[in-house]
Amino acid sequence: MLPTRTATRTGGWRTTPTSSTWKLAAVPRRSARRRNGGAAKPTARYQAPAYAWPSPGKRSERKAAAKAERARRRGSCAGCIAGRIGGTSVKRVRGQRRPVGSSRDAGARAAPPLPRPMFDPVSSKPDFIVQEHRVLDLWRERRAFERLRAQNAAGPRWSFLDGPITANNPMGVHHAWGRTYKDVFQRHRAMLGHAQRWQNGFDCQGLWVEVNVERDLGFTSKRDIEEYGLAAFVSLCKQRVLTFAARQTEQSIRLGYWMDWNDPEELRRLRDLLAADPGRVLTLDGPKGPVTDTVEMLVGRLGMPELGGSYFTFSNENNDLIWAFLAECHRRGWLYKGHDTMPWCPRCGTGLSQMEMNEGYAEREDPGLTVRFPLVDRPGEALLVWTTTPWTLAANVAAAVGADLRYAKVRQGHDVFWLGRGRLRQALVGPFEVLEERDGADLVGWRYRGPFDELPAVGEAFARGTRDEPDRPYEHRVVAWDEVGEEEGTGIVHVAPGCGAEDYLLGTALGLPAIGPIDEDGLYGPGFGWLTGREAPALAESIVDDLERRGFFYHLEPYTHRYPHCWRCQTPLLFRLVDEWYISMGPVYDRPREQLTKDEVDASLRYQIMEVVDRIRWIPEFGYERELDWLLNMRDWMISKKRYWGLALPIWDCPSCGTFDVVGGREELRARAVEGWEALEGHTPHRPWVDAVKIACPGCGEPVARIPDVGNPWLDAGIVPFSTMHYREDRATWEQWFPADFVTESFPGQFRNWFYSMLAMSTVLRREEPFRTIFGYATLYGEDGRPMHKSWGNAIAFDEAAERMGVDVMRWMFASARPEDNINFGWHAADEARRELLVLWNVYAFFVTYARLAGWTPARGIGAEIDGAAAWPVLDRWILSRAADLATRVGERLDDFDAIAATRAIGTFIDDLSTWYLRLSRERMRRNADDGDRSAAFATLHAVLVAVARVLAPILPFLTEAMYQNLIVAVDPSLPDSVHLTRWPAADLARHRDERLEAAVATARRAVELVRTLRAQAGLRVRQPLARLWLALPGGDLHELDALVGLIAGEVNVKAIELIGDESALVERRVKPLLPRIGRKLGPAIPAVMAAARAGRFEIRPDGSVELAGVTLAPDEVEILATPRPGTAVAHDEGLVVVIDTELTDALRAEGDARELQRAIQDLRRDAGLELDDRIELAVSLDEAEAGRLRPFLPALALETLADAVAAGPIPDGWPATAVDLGGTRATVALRRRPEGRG
RNA sequence: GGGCGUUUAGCUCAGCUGGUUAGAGCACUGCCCUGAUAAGGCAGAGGUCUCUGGUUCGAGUCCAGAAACGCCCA
Repeated sequence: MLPTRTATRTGGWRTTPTSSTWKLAAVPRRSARRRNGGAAKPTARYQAPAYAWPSPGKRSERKAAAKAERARRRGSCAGCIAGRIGGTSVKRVRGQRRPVGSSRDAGARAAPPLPRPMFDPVSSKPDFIVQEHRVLDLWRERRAFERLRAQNAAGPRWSFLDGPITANNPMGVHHAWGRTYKDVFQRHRAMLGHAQRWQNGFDCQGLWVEVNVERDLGFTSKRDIEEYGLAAFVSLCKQRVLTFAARQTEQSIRLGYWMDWNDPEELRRLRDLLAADPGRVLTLDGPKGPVTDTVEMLVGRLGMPELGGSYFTFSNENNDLIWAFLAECHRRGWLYKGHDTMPWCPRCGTGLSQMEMNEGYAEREDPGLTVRFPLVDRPGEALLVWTTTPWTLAANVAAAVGADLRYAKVRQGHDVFWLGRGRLRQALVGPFEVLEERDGADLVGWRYRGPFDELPAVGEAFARGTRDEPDRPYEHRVVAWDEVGEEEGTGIVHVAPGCGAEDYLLGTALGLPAIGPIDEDGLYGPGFGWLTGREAPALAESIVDDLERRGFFYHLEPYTHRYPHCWRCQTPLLFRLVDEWYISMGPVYDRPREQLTKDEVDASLRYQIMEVVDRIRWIPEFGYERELDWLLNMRDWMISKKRYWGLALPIWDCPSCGTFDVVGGREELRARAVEGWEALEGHTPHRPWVDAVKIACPGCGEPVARIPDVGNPWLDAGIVPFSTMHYREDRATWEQWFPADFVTESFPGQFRNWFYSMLAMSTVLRREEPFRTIFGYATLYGEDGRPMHKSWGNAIAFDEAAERMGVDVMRWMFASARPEDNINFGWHAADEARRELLVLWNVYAFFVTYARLAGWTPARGIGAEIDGAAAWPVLDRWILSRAADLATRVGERLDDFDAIAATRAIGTFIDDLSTWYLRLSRERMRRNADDGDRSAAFATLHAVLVAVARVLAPILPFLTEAMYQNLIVAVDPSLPDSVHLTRWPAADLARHRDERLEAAVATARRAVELVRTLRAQAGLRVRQPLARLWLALPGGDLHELDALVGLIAGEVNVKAIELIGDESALVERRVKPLLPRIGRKLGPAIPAVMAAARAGRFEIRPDGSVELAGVTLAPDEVEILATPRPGTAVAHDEGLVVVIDTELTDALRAEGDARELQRAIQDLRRDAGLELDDRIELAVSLDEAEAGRLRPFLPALALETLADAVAAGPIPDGWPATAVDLGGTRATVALRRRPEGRG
């Protein structure tokens, strides 16, 4: 196996500090924590990292200065770096850590060295990007992926099959979307213990690569390639593939995509060796031992079991299996040679794909030529026909009319013409007289004389007759075509099936002969008289002259239109009739599928594929319909391409007797070769080597050469369910992994490409589904909703996105996008996603900050720490229950390939955690808290954060790894040292689930919201305590009532809560009929019932049933709710009613004012740059009366603000001070940090 | 022209098998909370749920038709 290694960083947007200081919590790591700043500082563009983990964030100068000041005082790690900012290199080992929450005095009492390891500090302003690079380093150092793979090797198999990415350019952000899904679902499966193949794929062969190599060489035509030499050209194609495979590998690794990657350096080395000496013999280390072969053949064996790593569709095995597939098609009689017209560039000498043609439309002026076609059976009369391509007239076969259009016979002088009635004024020159009108249908079948009937090529083509009448020579005639319109020309269309795509379809439909006048270079072929050997498009003028001389000319005027041009050389394209090779899809029957007989299905590949499609789960579901629709409508599969780099089609076509044969593999070819085998020996099965091999024609025995065509690249991708699972060389392995459980790609395009080719090939070879579930997603656009274009300024390169927004942020955006909708991708969307993740990070940062201050670490490992949670406060049990629910739900959603629902559940959970659990639990984790209670809070939050990290790990592998390293690895070396080596946490957490509690907390939260609303309306801020709150509960009760009422009281700052029943004077009873229950039963009576309920016209019976509007509803068909009595200042929602006592006593006011002071002091502390546990001296200046009122609260105030001394009176000079408005009077507070060593 | 999808607040999108008062995030305005602090909360404003018709006691939701946009096919 090629040694797997992560990429070095790429991209030049910012220089990431290589940070030799930075070390993750390496397992024996006691001292790593105490960095003393001996290491090199990052570049000056970076703000000093405040902490080792996570990364540095930007902060204001004021804060940096404050931090530097503190650091100087304490010689902390942060100080070392900050000290350097100040120009001084401070190297001081940080002093003994003080137990937090204790003052220095307390610390002096007992400051034993703490035996346990401690969490690393965490910045609340992380630099996710630097952090991601560090995690990449960590994974590489610890061989995390290899260990995961080994850990699961014996697990149940889960087979993911990667759709090959074209290795022709750097990866784009749109690829990152799909790769995020691939990685998320694979990682989730890994956490369930599944063994997987972990094989990425590269699509290597085809025109995409050729075109770029041509461009690099400055080539403009196929002739250039042939002069350059096919062998050298093909080698360059392989080299380009290796270049970009290496590049995309690096980018994928950067994305966090875990696969069995090749070492990118190794791929580049192979590329260079291939360029230098493909025949050199080399030995590579494979997973099962060394592999020795020539460089060329080693490249051809990439991805095979002996070498491992990504699969490459140019591999020998891939090509060989396609040969076997094509031979099987031939054995069943489905492979045939047909014709097609294709867009052709005469200058480049090459055909273009539809896509390429679409790229090259441009305005162009052509001759708009009107010609007359004399009617054979109506002497003196002629059709008028219009064309912009005079050179195609030599290939004219028919004239088409619209059957439903009206046509007119007109006289001009001695001439009589037929043309569309709607085109008379535009098409005719000079005065005319209408003689007669007819429907187009009447003209059909009329014979006419063509303009070049005397040419031998035309005669020969016509002599062979039509499909329906092969024995009678064909004559030009009028046909009906519903494509004919009256927008331009004469309403009669010149039809040349050998010169146009639509014409060809019409000609095929009608069985008309086709004349292909031009060769590869755009020159007329033999049999075209004076035209032969001349360049077709340049002949317009001569042809017009010729037609004029022979009486076919009517009128000429320039015509400007949009016409396809070659995107390489801007030459106008021609349409050329060419031989192509096809796989027959079989007949389309004119009946529904369920009515078909077995024989009919057996005779039609398309219906067999449909049966396979039936057995596949399509996500989204409409994919199923689309694929069936495509299969029903698709024409035969054209598999040939007139190019150089790609699958060599294994077709040997005998020019002497017309027999062709298909060779099913390299070994068969070796056996059948009659000459030229030595040219292929030692080479991959590509041109030009394979072209030399001849076999004996099975028809006449003559030596026959291979057709020069290469294969459609979708053959290459379609065979991978077989080639990459070792269908031929190791059938037992194949049976273990086939069919794939899961494939995913972008939907647009793939129904007719990869999905289709896999389905077709698997149906032919096995008549089995190649994959069980297929997950499709839409298209990625720029932020403005338009396709990304560099010139539009909305394009974002992958590397730029990775290094500026971070890949976790990107992955979060992709995972939370609706797969069936297009994504508008951009910086603003990234900011939003980042903010969402920042909330989680802030919770984590809060936890670490306070756990460090408290000296708390999980003493008993991860699960055991919360064993006793059943006895803990209600909030702890609630968030643990929510976490248990989260793990289960996210697991279910990921299992169902529903990443978006998983992200929604996670988003809701983060919100619950941050705005409810943490908000209400903060006090418990601060100083002065009861030890047991505080430990419960820390243990809970720790367990929940670890659970979230594990649940989020498949989606955000970096951020969760950072959290896990600190939360677990830093403090417990006995546990897995990567979050990605842990198992899915649902089972661990299940016992903490308590649904009743969750419902009760939801009610309590709603109550708090209602109180906040009331306070806002009454102008009473939350800092002002209130005496009382009246509360009516739905159903009159609440699970865990006492605890939750206590929480509500604390959260909304009221002294007492009184529960009221629905008999209270503050509320009245309402009835809410439960519509889903009574709807069906009552039907038309409902409006009256609802009106009565709304108006309060009802009677509640003793048994709980309710009568209203003449109807009796059972107790379980209604809810009885309390609602406010009109006129009361209350808030309510679904039976929950809150009323606040707005009356303030002096004592309440004083307490509120004291809290106002406290607030001001805390702000001062922060502005002064004090640490959380710095003690202060405090001065308060306020008038006598106020002082008296507030005095009782001052001790508590001092406690909260860590003030050792409170001085009333004037403010000392030089202390930071602030004024506080206390409802009329003003107070001033000032403080200074208490000098060390005193007190 | 045919098939499929989408259409809900200024923007991006939720809205389960129909249930009467349509939600979230962002942006905007005001307020609040706060040693999570470039974070957080509450409130306000903002909607003919693209349109038309139908089924139903009741339709954003089901049915039919239309329009616009997107993808695919022709």
